[in-house]
Amino acid sequence: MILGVDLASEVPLYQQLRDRVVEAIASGILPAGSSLPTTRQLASDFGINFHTVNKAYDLLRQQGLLRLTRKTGATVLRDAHTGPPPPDFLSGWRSRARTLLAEAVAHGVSEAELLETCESVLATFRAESEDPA
Amino acid sequence: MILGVDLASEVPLYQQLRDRVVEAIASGILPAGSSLPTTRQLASDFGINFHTVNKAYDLLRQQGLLRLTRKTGATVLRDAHTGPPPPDFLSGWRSRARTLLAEAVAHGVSEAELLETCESVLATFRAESEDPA
DNA sequence: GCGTTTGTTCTATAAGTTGTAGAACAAACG
DNA sequence: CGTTTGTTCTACAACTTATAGAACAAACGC
Repeated sequence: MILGVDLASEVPLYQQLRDRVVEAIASGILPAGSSLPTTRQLASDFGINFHTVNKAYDLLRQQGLLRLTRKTGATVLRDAHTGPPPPDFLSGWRSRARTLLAEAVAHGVSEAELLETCESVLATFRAESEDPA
Repeated sequence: MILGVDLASEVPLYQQLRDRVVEAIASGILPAGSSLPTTRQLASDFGINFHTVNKAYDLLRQQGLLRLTRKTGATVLRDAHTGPPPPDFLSGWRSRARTLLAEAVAHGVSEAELLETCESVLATFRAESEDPA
């Protein structure tokens, strides 16, 4: 695992963990079927409490991304190639994207530069999941 | 003002207020130079405490979007046409966008649909600022 | 079966955030 | 001068965050 958390950040630890896992799934580093460390294992790796890891895993389970199994740790349930998103996912995502995009527009970022930035981020995800099958 | 807040939301009130103002600036509803209600006025409109509004205005000032003046309320300092963003804005924005985009990719949203969604959101901003000058 | 590990579920505690509340003060305006 | 407003302070209840310990059932290796 190459996940990293910032203890000094204002972002809660469990949310940082959730974000890193989501990014790893999007990048193809954690494809569907792959497994993550157990809560106690990951907690000791980072030197944090295992309840904090448990909370992050629980969020990921609620989002349908993880299945938690005893003894084995956690298993990634879906990735970019598994299938279409759940029914109400896109509407909620769109409103969050609206807030984030508005912030950039209000600060004077041009639409072209915005879309370019998004595309370049998506390219970094694509670069990791190059499977020459 | 056509701003709206959801008292039942899990998102803090002051952050909702901030988000609505940012979106209004991006939409052209609040162009640079326009003014917002005083903290006490806006608070009584929503039936909330004026300290909460003060916190939202303070965040917007820290981001360089608002100037707070006594007696006059608040003035919008910049909008989409004011000029380029502050130096370190884009790098911070990009990492937040990365997390949001990863969530969509991990849930199976295609890149094409993602970019389409972003473009359609940007179009809603553009539609409001149609000034036939 | 037996022991160990793990997810899960409780309680508890300390620190920080959120929202409300009231008081006080200096600046701005008519 | 009097009023309004931003600003700053203290204070409080409710909630969140992170840690901590205890206990239990399910899963696995031996």
